[in-house]
Amino acid sequence: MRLEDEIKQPTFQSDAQKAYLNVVYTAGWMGQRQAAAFKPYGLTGPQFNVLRILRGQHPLPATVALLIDRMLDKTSNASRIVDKLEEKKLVTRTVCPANRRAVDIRITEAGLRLLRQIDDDGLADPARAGLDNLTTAELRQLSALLDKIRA
Amino acid sequence: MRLEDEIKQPTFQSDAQKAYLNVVYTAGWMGQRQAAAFKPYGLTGPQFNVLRILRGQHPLPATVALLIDRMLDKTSNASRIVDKLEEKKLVTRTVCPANRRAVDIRITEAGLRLLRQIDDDGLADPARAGLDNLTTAELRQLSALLDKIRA
DNA sequence: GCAAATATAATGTACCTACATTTAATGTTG
DNA sequence: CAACATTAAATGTAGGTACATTATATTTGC
Repeated sequence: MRLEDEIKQPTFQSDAQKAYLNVVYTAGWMGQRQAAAFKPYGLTGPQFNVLRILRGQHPLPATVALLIDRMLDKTSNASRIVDKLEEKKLVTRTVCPANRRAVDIRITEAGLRLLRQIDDDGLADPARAGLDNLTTAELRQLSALLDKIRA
Repeated sequence: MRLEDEIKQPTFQSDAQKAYLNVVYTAGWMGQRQAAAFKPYGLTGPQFNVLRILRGQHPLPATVALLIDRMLDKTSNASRIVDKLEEKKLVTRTVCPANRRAVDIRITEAGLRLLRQIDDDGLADPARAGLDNLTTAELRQLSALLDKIRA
């Protein structure tokens, strides 16, 4: 739907203002759809993302620092997200023997199974978040424009 | 910067996956810049947005329902955002005489002054969030692509 | 007119972000 | 080697999001 209608604002101060609101609004819109998809599995979006990073490392461990490095939200609190995953037995935490300041975080078998099921059910698919409405050319154009914003 | 470098992921499963992460990441990136701009004024992003809606209504009051209707984040808790603004004397809350279930929320003189100063200082300008890196044509293209995602 | 349904906002809870501070281990340097 | 600095993670606190529940006021239907 057009942004104008979604937030009931008939006009915008500028194209920049409209594009800004549109990026923020669309990110929220997609995030909500993804969150709803993960909810039946008892996972939040950030928890799913961390779990996926850990699977990418598996069978090697990751540290909190590595998670932060790869997370979308660099300022989020990786420690506490790992707390929740540990409570659910989806990851383990052990002091790193080589550097006792660091913590080795590993995905468990249960964690791998859960991710496999989410994959099988197609719930992590970005199509779920509306991206299937764009052609490949449009998707690339969108990414290029967004990269340019942060240039 | 390219998304690949920002989140240290050399490749993506698909263009859709990349575009999805890019929208979410860029929204966070812009939001953080806006938050930093408002911070010296003691406002958060959502507080600023609510205040701006109230200025748009001024001198008429708004209800909580109206705020939700116009907010980017429909599920956010408008009541509690108004709480914070009320503590800072930037808005007032009075029971609506015509419908005692509703609450009339109005921006105060102090609130109007604060917004005027933020405007004067150019801090609400989306250029601050990197949108000045795009041409007018690109801004419109971006908005059109985002609208299409939510079609 | 009164009971039930609905509307409107506030409150409770779990999780998240943002950012400052703390704790502990390791490095560095005089 | 001892004092200091740095690194890695955890913790504290304020504010926000998502969603369920509650408290009142109003509307509706019998």
